[in-house]
This record gives sequence, structure tokens and C-alpha cells, in this order.
Amino acid sequence: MKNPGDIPTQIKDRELVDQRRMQIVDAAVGLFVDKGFHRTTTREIAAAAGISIGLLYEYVTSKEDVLYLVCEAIHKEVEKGVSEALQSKTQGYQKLAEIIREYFLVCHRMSDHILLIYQETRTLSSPWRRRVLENELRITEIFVKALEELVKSNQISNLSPRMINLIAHNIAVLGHMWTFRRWSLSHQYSIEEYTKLQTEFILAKFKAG
Amino acid sequence: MKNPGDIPTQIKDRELVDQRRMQIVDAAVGLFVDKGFHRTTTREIAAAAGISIGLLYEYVTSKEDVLYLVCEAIHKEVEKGVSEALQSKTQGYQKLAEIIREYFLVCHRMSDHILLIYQETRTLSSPWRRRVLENELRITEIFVKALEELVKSNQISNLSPRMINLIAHNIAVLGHMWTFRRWSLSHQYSIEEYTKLQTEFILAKFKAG
DNA sequence: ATTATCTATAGATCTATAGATAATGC
DNA sequence: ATTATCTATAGATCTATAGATAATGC
Repeated sequence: MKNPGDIPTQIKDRELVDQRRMQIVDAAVGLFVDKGFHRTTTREIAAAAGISIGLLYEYVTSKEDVLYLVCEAIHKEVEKGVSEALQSKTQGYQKLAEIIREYFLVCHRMSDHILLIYQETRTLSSPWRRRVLENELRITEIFVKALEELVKSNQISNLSPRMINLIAHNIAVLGHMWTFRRWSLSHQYSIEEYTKLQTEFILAKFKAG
Repeated sequence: MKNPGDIPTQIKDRELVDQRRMQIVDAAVGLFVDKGFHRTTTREIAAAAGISIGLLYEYVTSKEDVLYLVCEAIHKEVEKGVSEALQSKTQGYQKLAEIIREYFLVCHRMSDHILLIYQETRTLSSPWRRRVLENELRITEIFVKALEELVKSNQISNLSPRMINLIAHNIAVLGHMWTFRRWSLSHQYSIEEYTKLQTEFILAKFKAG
């Protein structure tokens, strides 16, 4: 697995590169969330990161690179949140419910960021875009694993692997749905109720078979 | 309900306005889908519509207006597709399944367009954005109605109105999911299989209660 | 001496409009 | 005479880089 290190730079000090890029990403996330990618200028990014425009271009080769770094950082954060829930010692339905709950809470916390990914992934050129989609798929895989475990534990009706896979995608997307339908959903539900109802909805298929 | 007629114009001939704007929208949709809103120039839109840049600005006041007209046209098309399915004479589960099927097929046909709305809604200024979201909600309402009918027909377990409402949102979003996860889903499922599995998944909640 | 950083700006681009011209209808 | 349309461009803006300067480490 290649890393953000793929973006070329003239700067020799590896650690400095990491540190500065983190600075840049932190500054850019805020601006992108606020004004969108296209309405944010590279000068603004540099200013918010506390460096000059010239220096910015020592650490990235284009504005697009900044967007890629931002997307990468967001996905890493989401994945971290979900992975933690995987450690839980509970079993069966309970465990799946916990994972969903943790995931939905991450979506809630990172609402603006997830929205940003939906809006700007297409802006990335093909190789970067592919990586962002791989990240998305990796998160979906976590749900596949959790569902398979549940099926193996035999407490539940048998479901085809194709159905399992689809439900994993559904879980991923129903978490995102909270972010991109927030304008409507948040007036009707708290994140708690939303999570409860959706969990019920998702588990129904397991109980019914 | 106000109409696209809210966008001011100096042109007196009402019909001409409608016709030219249709021309502009048709041209713009293709370009936006292809290159995105921000990478499309007003000159390109004018050229694709077969009019001069000067004339373009007689029919819209800004590039953003064009985007709004495009979003409006897309939603109208989606709504038309779903409304047709509502006329069906079947009853109960069967009817819901038909509506879902018709809706998913519309999403399939208009994949690029729906994606465009996800990506560019935020670009719109607040009043236009609000209208686009209202359109989205109107489509969701169609599903609410269909679900309520099903519940009233008494063949099924009782579900709270809050759950009904949420499931309506889920149906809307699971149709969209086919468009924004196409890069993965279309490798694994045909739209037919996708529709079949998702319908099964959604209906499970009704059978289980 | 080498590496990191900054200032200043070239060069490209794009939206929106002013002013001129062509088409239409009385 | 009025309405629709076109040409030409003002004015604003933005990315990316060249060349100069400051900081660092031997």
C-alpha cells in the first residue's frame, strides 16, 4: 500500500514533509468544508497553514494534491473510529449493533468531512480518485467481516454472500445518509434515535431471513 | 409553487424564454456531467447551446442560474418516472415493489445526472439550494405515501410513523446508492439483481415487524 | 554549502457587460 | 420602433514558478 509519500517534493527532511503536510491538510479541510474546493484559493490555504504560497508548492505539486491529502486524512479518521468498535468483546447481534452505532457516531462527528468527499471525489484525477474509492471499499469490508461473523455464529438465518455484501454497502451508505440528508433528518431525529431505528431496520433482514 | 420563471430576463417573449432555456439546460447538462460545473465555462455552454455568450446572459443572470435550471430539470424527470409507477393497479407488497423498481430504474438511467446533483447542490446559493432539497423531499414523500397505503391495507405488521418516514428516506437513498457506488456495485450486480435484493432487504422490515 | 522559505509576478483564464447590429412586427 | 442577438473586451482572479533571501548544519 502506497502512501501520501507518492506526492513528489524537493524537501529532503522526511519528517518535516509530514509535519508541513499535516499543517496544510488541517488548514485546507476547514476551508474546503467552509467554501468548497473550487472557491478556496491556494493563497488562502497557504495563509491558513501559516506558510507562504511558494512554500506550499514545495510540499505539493498542485492544488489537487491538497484535495487528495485531505480526502486521505478524512478516511483514515473514519476507519480509526470504526476499527475501535471491532475490538469489542460482545457477540452476535449485539456486536453488529455496536459497530453500526460507532460508525454512525463517526459519521455524525465528521458530517462535513464526509460530505466533502461526496462532493469533491470527482474533482480528483483518476489515480487519486481510485485511491479514495479503495478507502471507501476498505471501510465497507469491515462491515462484510462483521456480518460474516454473525452468520457463522449460526444464531441467524442464512443469507447469501451477495446479500451480505450488499447489506455491508447499505450500512456504509446509511451512515453517510445522515450527513447528506442532515438538512431534513436532523429536524426529525436525534442521532441516537436515527441509529436505533436504522439498526432495527437493518437487523430485520437477519431476523426474517 | 414558483417556477424557473423566477430568474429574471429582459426577453419579453415568454415562450422564447422557455425554449431557449431548455436549449441551454440540454447543453449544460452534458457538459456538467462530463467535466463538472466548475470546469465548464459559460462560453462552452453558449457554444453547445448554439447561441452567443451575450445571448446566454439575456436568459440567465449568472452561471449559477444555469446550474439551478439543470438541477430543476433533472428532478422533474426523476419525479415523472416515479409518478408513473404510482398509477399501477396492483396492491400491497406488489405495488411497493413496483414503485421501488421503477424508481431504481430511473436512478439507473439518470445515474450521471443524480450524481451531478449530489456533487453540485452545495455550489448553489441558499435560495436555490433550498428548492433543490425541496424537490428531493417531494420524491421522498411519494414513498411515504406508498408505505402508508401498505400499512393501512392491514396486511402487515404495524410500524410507527417515524419508522415509515425513515424507510422512505432509505428507499430514496438506496436508489441513489446505485449511482454513487456504481464504480463498485456495477461490477458485482446487474441493476436487476440489485433491485431484487434491495427490495427483499427493504421488505424484510415489514414482514418481521 | 545546503536546505528551506519568501516575495513578486508571468501567464492564463473566465465571468459578465457595453455597445453595435440584425430581425421582427406594426 | 421594438425586441433579440452578436462581437469585443474590461476587469477580476488564480495557479504555479523564478529568483532572491534566510536558516541550518558541518
